[in-house]
Amino acid sequence: MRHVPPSSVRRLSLYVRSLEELERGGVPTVSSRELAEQVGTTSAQVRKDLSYFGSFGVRGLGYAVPELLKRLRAILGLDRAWGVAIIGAGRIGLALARYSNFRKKGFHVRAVFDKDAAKIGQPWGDAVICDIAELSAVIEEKGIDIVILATPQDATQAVADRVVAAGVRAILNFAPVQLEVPDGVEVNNVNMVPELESLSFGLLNSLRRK
Amino acid sequence: MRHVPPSSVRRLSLYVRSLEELERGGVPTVSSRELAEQVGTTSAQVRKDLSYFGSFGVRGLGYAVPELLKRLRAILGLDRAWGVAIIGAGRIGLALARYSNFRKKGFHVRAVFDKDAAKIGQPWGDAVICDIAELSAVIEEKGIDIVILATPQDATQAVADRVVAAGVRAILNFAPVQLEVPDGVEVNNVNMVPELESLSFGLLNSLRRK
DNA sequence: CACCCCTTGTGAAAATTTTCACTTGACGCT
DNA sequence: AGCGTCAAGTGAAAATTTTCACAAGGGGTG
Repeated sequence: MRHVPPSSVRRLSLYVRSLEELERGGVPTVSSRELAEQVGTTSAQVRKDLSYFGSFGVRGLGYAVPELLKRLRAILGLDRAWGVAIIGAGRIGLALARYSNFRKKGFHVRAVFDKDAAKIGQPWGDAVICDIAELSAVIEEKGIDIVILATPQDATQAVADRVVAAGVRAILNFAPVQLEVPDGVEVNNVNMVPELESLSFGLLNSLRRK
Repeated sequence: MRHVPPSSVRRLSLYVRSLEELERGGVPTVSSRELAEQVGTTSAQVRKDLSYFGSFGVRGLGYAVPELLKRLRAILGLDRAWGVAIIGAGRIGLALARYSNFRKKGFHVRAVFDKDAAKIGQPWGDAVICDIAELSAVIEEKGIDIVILATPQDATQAVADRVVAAGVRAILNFAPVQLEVPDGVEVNNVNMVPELESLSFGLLNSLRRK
């Protein structure tokens, strides 16, 4: 497998989403064109993305939906369960803890951490809100592979350091900070503010053009 | 102003965030190298991003923090107030409605919509949860520029259609669907699942390499 | 004022990602 | 079986984005 552009990997997720819908609808096969339409890209892009991982289709016919879905799930690691911990039991953290799409894809939220004594011990879904002091013990014990950071801005780097020290190598960061992590640890950021600001930038410019 | 890469625009947001911090700390000037460090990019990238909009720096010295901040805010449209509505008063919608970083940047959440009768009429921050039936009237009345969609997956396209019909031309979409909108309407997606899945992809591959 | 140290701004080069266009092969129909 | 249609797979080309590297200046110092 040669080098795969990160944007391709993200699109694979979108293909999975579409294929799940098609499978529910009992659609047996799908063409790159149809799939492209669903996720808002081009058929060439779909074929190229898939080609990084092999050939899954049948010429003249398209892709068998259940088959392709199975393959993509395996590629993305969705055919296994991942242990997830959420740090920060504020509004965003708790909303994420309950976000059902995660569990459906095999991401099991096994722990929610906070440092607020009032919250600690409260049950939350399957888990209980844990004291962040017990971070590394719980990470070990529950088999946490991925940590979601939903902490206040200024606490985030320190928490990330502890998470990394506990051996976690994948972080999904919702806090508006650029994390500093050692090599071998992957951080993906979910930045709401830049997305919003790029919209206001666009609005401003379309006004200006008139 | 020639064509600006979308990724540059998003980085401008990050620069603003860093500059705000520097300004709070009373730092008078900053070099492209320092700014780059803070947001996790390179000095050349910073200078190139800024160069799309003019020259704001002083050779040999760097950028005056308050000055650059002012300029970037103007570019991104952060020196004015934008009317924002959130549709969907579920956990994510409500978490966003309270997310203070939006307001700080001039994004004023003036309305929250839901279709659940039990929620309608409840006060939420400055606003009240409105019936989604009144969508277009409220959008008009409150001067809504940007709509944030935090609706259930299968309702989202229909809601988006109504939002567009009401004249809104900027949408921030949290629902896991690819929206179909006419030209002239900008949609930015916040996709948590693909970000998470790209982490599991990465973990899987680093395991495989060992 | 001349010199030196810095750092910007920017064309050009490199790298990356997307699109094109064509070859290959499968299926179904006559 | 032969033929026409359709769509995957894929090198090559195009477009986009990032990086490089250097000329152009500002500011402080002696």
